[in-house]
This record gives sequence, C-alpha cells and structure tokens, in this order.
Amino acid sequence: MGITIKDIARLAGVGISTVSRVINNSGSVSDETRKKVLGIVNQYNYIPNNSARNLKITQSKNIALLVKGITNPFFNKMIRKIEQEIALRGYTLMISNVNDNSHELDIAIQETQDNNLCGVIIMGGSYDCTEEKFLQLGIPCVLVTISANEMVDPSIYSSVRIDDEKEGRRATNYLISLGHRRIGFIHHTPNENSTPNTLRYKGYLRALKENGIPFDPDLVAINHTRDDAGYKVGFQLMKQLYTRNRDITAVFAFADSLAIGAAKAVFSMGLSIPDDISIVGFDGIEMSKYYQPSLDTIYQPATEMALSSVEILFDMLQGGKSQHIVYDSVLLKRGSSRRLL
Amino acid sequence: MGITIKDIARLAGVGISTVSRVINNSGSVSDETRKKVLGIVNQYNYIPNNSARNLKITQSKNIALLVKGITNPFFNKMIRKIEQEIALRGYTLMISNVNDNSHELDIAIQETQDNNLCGVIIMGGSYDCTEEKFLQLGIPCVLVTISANEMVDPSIYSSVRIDDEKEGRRATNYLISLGHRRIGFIHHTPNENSTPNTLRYKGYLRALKENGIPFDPDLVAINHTRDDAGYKVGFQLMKQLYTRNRDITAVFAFADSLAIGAAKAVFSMGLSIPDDISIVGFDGIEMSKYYQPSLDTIYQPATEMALSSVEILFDMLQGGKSQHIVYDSVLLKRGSSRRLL
DNA sequence: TTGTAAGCGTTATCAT
DNA sequence: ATGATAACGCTTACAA
Repeated sequence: MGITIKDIARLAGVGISTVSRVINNSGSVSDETRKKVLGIVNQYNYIPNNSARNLKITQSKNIALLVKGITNPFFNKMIRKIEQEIALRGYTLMISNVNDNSHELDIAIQETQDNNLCGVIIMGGSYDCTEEKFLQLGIPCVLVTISANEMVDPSIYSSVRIDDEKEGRRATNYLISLGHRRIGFIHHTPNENSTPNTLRYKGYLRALKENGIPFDPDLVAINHTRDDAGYKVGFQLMKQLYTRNRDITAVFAFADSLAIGAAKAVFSMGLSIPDDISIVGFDGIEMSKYYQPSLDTIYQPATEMALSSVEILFDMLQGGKSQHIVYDSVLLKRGSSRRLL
Repeated sequence: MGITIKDIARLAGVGISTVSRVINNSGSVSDETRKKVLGIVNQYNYIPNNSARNLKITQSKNIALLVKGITNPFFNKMIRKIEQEIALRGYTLMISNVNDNSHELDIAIQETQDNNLCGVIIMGGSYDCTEEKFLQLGIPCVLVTISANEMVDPSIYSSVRIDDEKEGRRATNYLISLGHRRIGFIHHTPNENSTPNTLRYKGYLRALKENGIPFDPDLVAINHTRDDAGYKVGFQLMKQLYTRNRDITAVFAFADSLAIGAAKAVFSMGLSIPDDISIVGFDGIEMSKYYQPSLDTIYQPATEMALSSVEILFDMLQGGKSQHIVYDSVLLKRGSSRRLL
C-alpha cells in the first residue's frame, strides 16, 4: 500500500479528519491549512482509497452500468450516451462486462455491495430475473433492451426497450409486402429465454400466419455454437439456409451483425443483394449503414433509449416510481431488399 | 448494507473467523460447522464485501485490464482472449474503460489501490507515460498495442505490440508495387502523441521517399473532429480526399474502421473498389473480412498478442524481468486493391 | 478446531 | 476550525 490519509495528516501536521475534510470539501477548514494539506497531497501523490471510503460512506454517487456482452456493437452508442449523461449529473459511472457464465443480477448485487452503488443500469441479458433478486439488490435498477418476465412485480424495477415481437412482425411483413414468400429467419440462441430473441421470432411467425404463408422449419437457421451473434455465425447460417432452400428469396436476421455475416455469405456464393436475396436486419448498428449495400433494418432509437434509462434512474433515485417505456422502432429501407416481380 | 459476516456468525452460532475460514476455504474447520455455516450463508444469500476484504488482504489475485476506448472493434478479440486466459489461471479480471479525459496510468494507480490489484494490462492509450507514474503504480504492468516513450526505463514495464512504422511502410509499399503513385493517407489524430498513429504515418512517408514519390500534403486527410476513429470519420475524410484529388488511385487508412468508412464513401460517389480506388486498411478486425469487398489490410496477430501479454504479466508476477515483444503483422491481400495498368 | 481482538484506510460523531 | 475516536466488514495472528 502506498501513502495513506494518516501519513498526509502527519506530514502536514494536522489531524486526520482535517485531511478528510480537505479532500472531500466538506465541513469547514481554514484557507491556510487547506493549502498546506493540498500541498502535501500533491507532493506525495496521495490518492484516497475507495475501498476504505466505500466501507464507511452511507450515500454514494456511484452508478454501475452492467453490459451483457460489452463487445456487442449495438450497445456502443448507448454506452457512450449513458456515460455522458451520468457524468453530466456529477455521478460516477462504473462500466462492467457481464460474461456468459454470470447472471447480470448477481453481478449487480455483488457490485452494489462492493462499490456502494446507489443505482444500476443493466444492458442486455436474460429474461429470468427473479423478484427475489431484485429485492436483494435493493437499489433502483433499470433494464435496457430487455424486461423481466411477467412473474416479477413491475413496480420493483424499470425498463426501457422496444416491442420486439411487433418489430419482428414489421420486418417480416415488409418482406412479404415486397412479394417474398420464401423468407428465412436467422436465429441467435433459440433455446435461451432471452426476451428479444424469442419475441422477434414470434413476430416472424405471426407475420407469416397472418399472411397465410405456411411455416417451413427449413427456413429457420439456428446457431448451435457457443459463439455470440457475430458475423461468422450469420455467415454460416446463411450458407446452411441457402443450401437447404434454393428457392429462398429473402432473409430476416435477428441482428444486424448476423445480417452482415449473411450478406457476405450471399456474396461469397456468387449471388447479389438485393437482386438474388433480400436481407433485413435488426438494431440499426452503425455498420448497417456503412455496409455495401446499406442494410434495411429495424432501427432501435439507441440514443433516446439510453437517455431515458438515465432519466428514469435519477427519477427513482429521487423517490420516483418505476417506469416501463416501450419505444417505437423505425424500419429503415436502404436498399438491401427488392420487390419481387 | 445487507447481511455481514457478523450476522452469519451469530446466526450460525460460531465465531467470525470460523465463517471467514469457511468462505475462504482457509484454515481448518470441522465438516459439521462448515455445513452449518454454508447453510446460513445460502439461506441468507450472504455475499462477502470486497471493499472490506481488499482493505485487509495483502496478496490478491486481481488483475485489471484497462482499455482506452473499449468500443474499438480491434480490441474485441484481444479482450475476450485475455478474459479467458486470466480465468484459466484462477485470477479475477476487472475490465475497465478509460475514457478520453483520463490517463490510463492514473486509472491504473487508482484501481490498484482500490481493488488491491496484483497486475495491470493496458490496451491502447498514449505515448506519454512517465517513469514516475510507472514507479508509483508499483505493480507489474504490460502495455498492449503501444509502448512508452524512450525516456522511460524499459525495465519497469513490459509491452506487446507490432512495429507500426514498418507495417505502415509495408502497406504503402504494397500499393506502390501495384503501380500506384497518388496514394492518400487517412489519419486519425495527428497532433496527439499516440504511438501507432504517428508511426504508421512515418511508415507511409518513408515508403514514398524510398520510391521517389513526392510527398503531397493534399493526399493526407486529417480528422479534426473529436470523434474516435470510426466509420463516419473515414467516410468524411475520403470524400475530402477525393474532392481535393481527382487523380487519387489508392488510399491507405490508419485503421480498418476508417478504411470501411472510406470504402463506403467511394461507393457513395458512384465509384467502385478496387476498380477506381484501391484501399488498404490496418488492424485486421473481423469486419474487414466480412465487408464487401473484403479489405486488404495489415493484420495484427491479436490473439497471440493477447496471450503474450498475459504470459508476460504472470511471468512478472513470479518475479520475472520485464519483456518487450514486437510481433510481425501480415499483409492480407483480399481484393480491395488492384494493379494499376 | 475454534474464538478473540487487532488492524486495513476511510468517514462521521463528537468534543474541544 | 480542528482533532480524537468509534465504526464500516473483513482477514489474520494469537490464544484457547
């Protein structure tokens, strides 16, 4: 361990609590002693120990952002926005990744204790949040992108998301309206109880049904690897899909990253987009715009969602009730789908 | 605060230290009491407070990975690899983002104290690491992707990187060898003293010189915004470049993300790649492969670099000397450049 | 095998 | 305005 508050007090010839007052700008301390203490602090590069501080402090201004899969490009913009907004309000944000083996609420509970958090934002993750865990967490919590299942009392947490089923239906309907009937669906991990995944698939099925298009399981490509929803998975699934269905004319992908992988697969088979295969993605990540061709996609208002989540959190921090906001998405038509003649 | 070790001890009818022994698997404790304690622990969902633990503990197994710009896609693979390797060795990894306003070494020093770290890996960042800071840090530190400047005694830190100047030269030479003479360079932030940026540019200049191609400042596009090296910046810079130089036939971009943005700009102007403009990127991010056309790029052996950094860190942890490894990159020719007739 | 007690570096409550 | 001193929740001798 380095230099402590005790050392500073000794070196400055003052009491420990005076040093504490100086570095926290609390209580009153004469200009003279303040200057003296600050001098020693700088000279010795003293840095207060947050572990010790967290142990004592009652009300902190620490907020955690837990991201399930921090490398997911869709989260990028949101993370940056949340970072800004939290800083703006004078709070400290601690961003952590939640890996595949951990449950986001467990991490939240742990970090709350460790870092004396006053609030948590959870981005991504799974459906299986229990009421018990929320209660154990004990601090305001906002879920972004997902919501807990119906068993959980909605008043003990907040959420900001889109209507995944509706948007999945919208994407599929778009392709149907263009005349497509053989429409593939590229799935991420169907067996997991992840809200967005199941719901978008449901939307796909519903659109087919409503339009009297028979469901064909061969048109659904499922990722059985442990890889996350990346380009590679999209690539492989599209190859499978095309091999199984030579008559396929369109694909709706669960996420833009899968859509991009799928698009590359189409090119690699010597076909073109949208002439041979139409593709619609989901999320509206930056890359979907810069890809060639730019991808049609269901755009999630990421910046607004991020802002909302922060606003709701601060509202709860001030004693406000929990809120559940469902945003509308926008179908961006940018040229990766074509009308079937 | 929730339930503490004291509560558990009381509820289990044992001493505090016994509980501590049980949850840490240290010392000896009878099977009977262990079972009893564990029962209470589970029943009450007791979670030890790491702040308190860190305050006491002398030797921890905590390692921090500080990433300068965690949303940089080039870091993705490395982060995942480091995560795996650290877990494999039974240590705890804490990943943190270092934002633009903070210096990575300051964060490292702070976190070392707060979380009782035993080692740090720093990914990305700037050139201006002072010897003083390294000394203050006081624990083994590996820089990945960059190295400190020459003023710093190389024995007080380790580094894993590539030879950015050499590779910048290689990329440029490749384009020259294909017959290009009007070669643009898309820069990130030239004024900052970031090792890779300056060095790749140096390599570009050197290649031109060695081949007797006059340097034309109009062919260098510089990002003056505060945005990071993303698609958008690449897009804008390419537009500028082409507007200023109608005779440009090739572009070397500082990073793949810039290259992709540049590629999209080329398409948006109704031109094609590589027929009208050849493009070479840098890094070898996953997307460079899935883009259409796949991008020629200088591929950095990310996985190997990540592995090396962990190995070096653990070697230092066991008292080994510091090491500085410079990896070779590979020029991937995938079709985004063509021979000029 | 188990419990007691002394810290770890802070902040907060008191006196002074 | 300032300085002792008691926590905060834990680990770790040391005693029993």
